[in-house]
Amino acid sequence: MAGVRPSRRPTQADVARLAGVSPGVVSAVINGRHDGGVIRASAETAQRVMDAVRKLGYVPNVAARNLAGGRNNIIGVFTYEAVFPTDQLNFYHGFLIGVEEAVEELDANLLLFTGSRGSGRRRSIYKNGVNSLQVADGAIMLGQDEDRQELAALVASRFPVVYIGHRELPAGELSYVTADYAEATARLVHRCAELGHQRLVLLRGDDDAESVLARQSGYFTACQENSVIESGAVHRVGADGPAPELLRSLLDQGVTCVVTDDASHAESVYRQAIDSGLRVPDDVSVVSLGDYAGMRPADPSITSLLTPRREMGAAAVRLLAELLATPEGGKPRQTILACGLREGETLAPRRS
Amino acid sequence: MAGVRPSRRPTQADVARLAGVSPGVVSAVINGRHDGGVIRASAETAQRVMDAVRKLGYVPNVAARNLAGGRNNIIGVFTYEAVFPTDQLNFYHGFLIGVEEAVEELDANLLLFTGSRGSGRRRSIYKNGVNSLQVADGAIMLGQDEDRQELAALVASRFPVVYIGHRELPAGELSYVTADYAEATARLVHRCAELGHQRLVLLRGDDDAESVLARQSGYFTACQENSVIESGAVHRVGADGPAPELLRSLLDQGVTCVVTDDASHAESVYRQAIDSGLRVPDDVSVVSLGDYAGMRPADPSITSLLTPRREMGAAAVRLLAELLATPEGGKPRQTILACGLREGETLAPRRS
DNA sequence: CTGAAAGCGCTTACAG
DNA sequence: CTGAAAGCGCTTACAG
Repeated sequence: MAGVRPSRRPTQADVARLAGVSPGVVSAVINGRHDGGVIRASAETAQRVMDAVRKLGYVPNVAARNLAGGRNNIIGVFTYEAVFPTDQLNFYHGFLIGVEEAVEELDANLLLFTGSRGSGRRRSIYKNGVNSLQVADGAIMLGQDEDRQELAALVASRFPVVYIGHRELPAGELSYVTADYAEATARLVHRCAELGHQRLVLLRGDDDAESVLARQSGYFTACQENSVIESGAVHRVGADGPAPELLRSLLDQGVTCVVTDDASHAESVYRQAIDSGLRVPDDVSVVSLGDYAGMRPADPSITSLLTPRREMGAAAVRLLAELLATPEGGKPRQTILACGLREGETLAPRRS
Repeated sequence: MAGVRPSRRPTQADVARLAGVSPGVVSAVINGRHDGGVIRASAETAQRVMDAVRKLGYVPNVAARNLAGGRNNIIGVFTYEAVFPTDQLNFYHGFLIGVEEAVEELDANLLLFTGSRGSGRRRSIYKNGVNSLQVADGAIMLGQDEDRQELAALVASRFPVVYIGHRELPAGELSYVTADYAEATARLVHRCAELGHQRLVLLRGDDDAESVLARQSGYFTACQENSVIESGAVHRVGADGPAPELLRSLLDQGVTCVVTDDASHAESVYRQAIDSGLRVPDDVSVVSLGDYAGMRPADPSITSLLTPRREMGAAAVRLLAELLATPEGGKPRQTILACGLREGETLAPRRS
């Protein structure tokens, strides 16, 4: 028989029919928009509608709702690698905790772009030249080894994106969330000075990432400002890490506190010290400006910056929500959070 | 000016216009349905369409596609709690590694239903009466404390779902993936017998979950089959865990090997043994049928079943993919994987 | 305060 | 092989 589809789900139209009102009224009542602002239905009408909803077991269709509303309620998260295989050692994990939290707060869903792998192992935003992120309303991006070309194209397309981490693009501005690494670095350097360290050296890698530059600038500023500090040098470290005899030569130059940009470099230096029969921090202090999530408890707890990962993740989502709430996406924005210090066991007063 | 909306997302209509074809053709080409079965467009036409797609940066609208009955290549994952805050101790983690892997294999995206929290702390499928899962093509569900009412409603709605873990519903059949706990339990019991243990006891909680029953049945079967075993009793343990003097009383009854259903109970028993001045496994063996991801390395490594979490996660996704490939979703299916044993340090030959 | 209608962007029969 | 049209189930102006 035509028109008979026994087991289909009830729709708003069915509810409307049963309640004896028009579909628009049902929509208003269901969404609680029948009393405020644009007043709609009387209390009794609303009651009748709700009764019909219950009687029919009506459940709104999310797809239809999204389509009509122009929103999918989906926040995308793009990472360059898989997110789950990852334990605490993982770079992404801390950020994602905050992201999930904040997305949950927004009552939205989280889309992980697992399907964005082109030919290679690595994921990429543009698949066949098409921005695959667009299935979401907007996206959070994270990853250390990003493709700036892709990022620039993304920004040009006006798709709402927030990067976790400071990223400057040659053309076009990107919204991002970062921590104030320069300030925290300066704070740590002043602390070193207070403990009597007069000769510091900063060991930094070859990478010129924004966060590296920020820390370096904080280091320079603090070294210049602080009258205790006689010398605040910078030493570049290659991809292989600190050379075997580096520490010894630094000590010969009177350095009493080694500052590294990278946590693993701090560990190397620490090991060099131990291997040379030196004690850390009694004989030499070692601090790190980079903190990585994966510092195993067994390691010496290195005094370092403490990146507020969870907060950054949550802030990124909130920033994205603001962008989405602004018609036309508005101008790119940035959020800068305070960066903490981790009280470790590798910084002590200079041996007199 | 009317009709001028500069930065809106391109639609299929835009693509059609640029390619000089009708919208239906665009749909067919995009979904790869233009050559098989109901033949649609010539190769050149298809090419023209794809060029237009690329040129415009067209990406299908999830909601519209969903509403019209299409597929979005989105696999949902529903968990009852947040997935990220979780380290390896987490129940979900191992499964999710496999899920992500398999979804990536399918070139699909992964949607985490973070937006499904009703009033309480706990997430629910039908939030405020809305089935939020719908935005995905189908969903994987995991969680130990599920709401069977919701599950039944979900199954009744014919939404494609695969549960990770065996779940029987009073009405309607559910697709799920599980491990063969009964078989692995029997294997472990036989091993105990080989080592000379004649009197075993199974400590089980008050929970009657399917997996608990499966293990218990494997235990009974093996105890009966194996002629070495004189007695294979079962002892129920309350929510507080094994009573303080339980172990001693069991030993008095001649038990030489304690089998627990729950890994934490195994730990309790282990501790009771140590506290009583007994050695494990020299004086008494302790094995567990439940394995939890979070066994810390410092703990005694308890001999136990080893749930193939990663494999189960991946198998669930593959099963879901099969369901999605079958018209009308087909009948519910189940996958049962082999369950492993973890070689721990708490099982040894019976002291003679 | 309420109803009828258009439109969101797709897919899928159905004619040509 | 291709095009025009209906329909998926909502929301939201717009008339009454």
